[in-house]
Amino acid sequence: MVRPTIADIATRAGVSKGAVSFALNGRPGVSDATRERILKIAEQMSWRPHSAARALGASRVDSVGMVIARPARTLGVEPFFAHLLSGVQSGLSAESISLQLLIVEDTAAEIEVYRRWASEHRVDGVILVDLTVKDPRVDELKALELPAVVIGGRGGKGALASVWADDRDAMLSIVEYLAALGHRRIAHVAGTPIFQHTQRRIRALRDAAPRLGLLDAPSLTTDFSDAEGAAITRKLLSQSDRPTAIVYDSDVMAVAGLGVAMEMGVSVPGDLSIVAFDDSILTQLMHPALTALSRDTFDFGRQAAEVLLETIADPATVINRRTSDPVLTVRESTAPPA
Amino acid sequence: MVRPTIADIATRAGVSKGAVSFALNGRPGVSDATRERILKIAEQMSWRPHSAARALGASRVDSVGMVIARPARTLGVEPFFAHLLSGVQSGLSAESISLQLLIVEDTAAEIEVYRRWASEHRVDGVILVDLTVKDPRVDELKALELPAVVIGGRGGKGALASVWADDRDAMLSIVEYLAALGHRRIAHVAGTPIFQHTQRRIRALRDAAPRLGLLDAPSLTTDFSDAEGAAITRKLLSQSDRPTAIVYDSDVMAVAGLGVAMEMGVSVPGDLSIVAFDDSILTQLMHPALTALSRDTFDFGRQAAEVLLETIADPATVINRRTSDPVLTVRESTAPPA
DNA sequence: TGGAATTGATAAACCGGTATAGCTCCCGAA
DNA sequence: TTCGGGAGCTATACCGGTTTATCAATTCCA
Repeated sequence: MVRPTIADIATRAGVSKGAVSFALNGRPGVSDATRERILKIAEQMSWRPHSAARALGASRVDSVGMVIARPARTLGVEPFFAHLLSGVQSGLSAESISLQLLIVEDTAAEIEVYRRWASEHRVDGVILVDLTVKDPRVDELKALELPAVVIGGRGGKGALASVWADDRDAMLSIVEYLAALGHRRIAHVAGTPIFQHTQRRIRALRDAAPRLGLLDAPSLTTDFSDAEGAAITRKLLSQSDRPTAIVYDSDVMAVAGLGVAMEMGVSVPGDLSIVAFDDSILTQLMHPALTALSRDTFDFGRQAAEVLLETIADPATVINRRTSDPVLTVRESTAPPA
Repeated sequence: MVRPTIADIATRAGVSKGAVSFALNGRPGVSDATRERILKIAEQMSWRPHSAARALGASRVDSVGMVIARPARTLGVEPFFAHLLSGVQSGLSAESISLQLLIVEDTAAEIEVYRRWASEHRVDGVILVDLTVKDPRVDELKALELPAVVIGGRGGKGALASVWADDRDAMLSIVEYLAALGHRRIAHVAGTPIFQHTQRRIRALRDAAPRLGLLDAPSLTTDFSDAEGAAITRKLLSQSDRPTAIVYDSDVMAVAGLGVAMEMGVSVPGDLSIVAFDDSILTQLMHPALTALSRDTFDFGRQAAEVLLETIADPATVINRRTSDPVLTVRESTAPPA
């Protein structure tokens, strides 16, 4: 049995194609009785719209895209993307819009993908992650007139729509907690400085340091890898006036740091408190389990999808939506300093 | 500047739409000179095919789909999917075919997605993962006449195309290594028995046990979660004749098991050897680092993409391709028994 | 040298929907 | 009685490609 088209339905119902189209899309132009009849026949023949045909007439393809520009090996360890994806999809599924996912090596390749998608009409809009300082993707997407929403980090004035969490507040909640425990030497093992969120976290710590009476609060940047996380930790713990607490920008680095501490005979949380700026099953698998900042990543994705759909519907208004604040989940890796 | 269509190119070149189509698709019907001229103009106008229009005429959409039916929280910890995805994409990108990814809760939802995709012509084919015993998806896909390739596990006779690694050999390489070290009490913390690969691993161990002179080689099934992995480990290590080596079906469970061992004062690898049936950064972050079975997941995905494209091109011939064998990466968690 | 085969191109149909102009019928108001 | 207008529907153009039937001009071969 071949797939039925609206022409088949029209024949069966004894009406024109146009009438069927009106009925199926709930637009005026047919009587309620006829509409009812057509819908019933469509149901019986299990008709489904042909996505390409629909995309050709109207100019929407009911599909959005997401490109992640990271080498594959650093992906995946983080549940972040899996949760984000699920969230995005739950936001899209309501409208039965599909998602195209692409993992590429770098930003240049990512921009290439946007160009292709735009010119081939493959997506109605895209979701951006990992916004960097002076991100070239923003201008490119504006030039392509491709609706987009940025996850994490306001785009700035006249920029793209966005969904963001307050990194500044998040960092404050961590260091204020550590300061309240009595820590005065806090180090921050940060990610790459090209990411806007890294910058915001670094600035937040620097600004808060004097107020909290911190003696020392260095932020050391890395490439987010476990290797660099471990190396920096080794350096920090070798200093004569070593920190009593370290904040890591990712859970993987925090775990690597914990390993270094154990290897150097530094007890956690006795001699050193550890906080991860991102939560996952990883932090819970450790002994001691790591205190971590938990974000509702699923909801993050869901809201991004919603904002994107609104942006596609009305490209003129730029939405900047702030999501729920992350909360600090205290586990076993933090305690007052010795 | 609006996007150019082949009609625009035709006008500029002073030929018909048909001629342009022939030229752009490298089919006979135009002279080399004309073809050259048309291609140059298309290049100048930076023409790209409108994917929907192409999909409507021909019956291919240059897009394949992949549905992962797992609750989001158990996803993502494993680099497995990230690597697999990258591999699939590298296999697809050569033909510039795009990938639709969907994460759903269960198999029922997954089948729903296949039905929708098939009826809406959204994909040319799909890639299946996590094949279960008597998997309902196989029959469904055959009924929908949707080309598909199964990753991991031959589909059996008259079934779908597949790309698979030899789980049996892999399990053997692990237990033979452990037996050679002198272990005679080996336990296997397996995944869910509904997965075919779980079954194959269990059987491989059971069959090999007598030959290797193993005193005891129980396989205990779990739901792949860290919680159950930990619980089973606790039980195993509490026995009077506890195993001297444990093989875990996933890296997450192996890490959880390592945590339990440390918590119970069982030294690894002194009193207990641990092997993970899957490698990732997780196993390397641990102290001791875990001995694990490494598979070339990227290549796995790449080959799956290739096989799928061949299946789409010629649905009649069913390909069953065996990939490279996994290798055992020995690290610090295995040693001769005390 | 004449008819057949080949080459290079065109015009038009087609894919499955959406959008729109227009037609018919009926009701109500001037 | 006529005209206006809306409801309900049809016919048709259109979206941007692919494909097929057709045709003229040229080449080939007996």
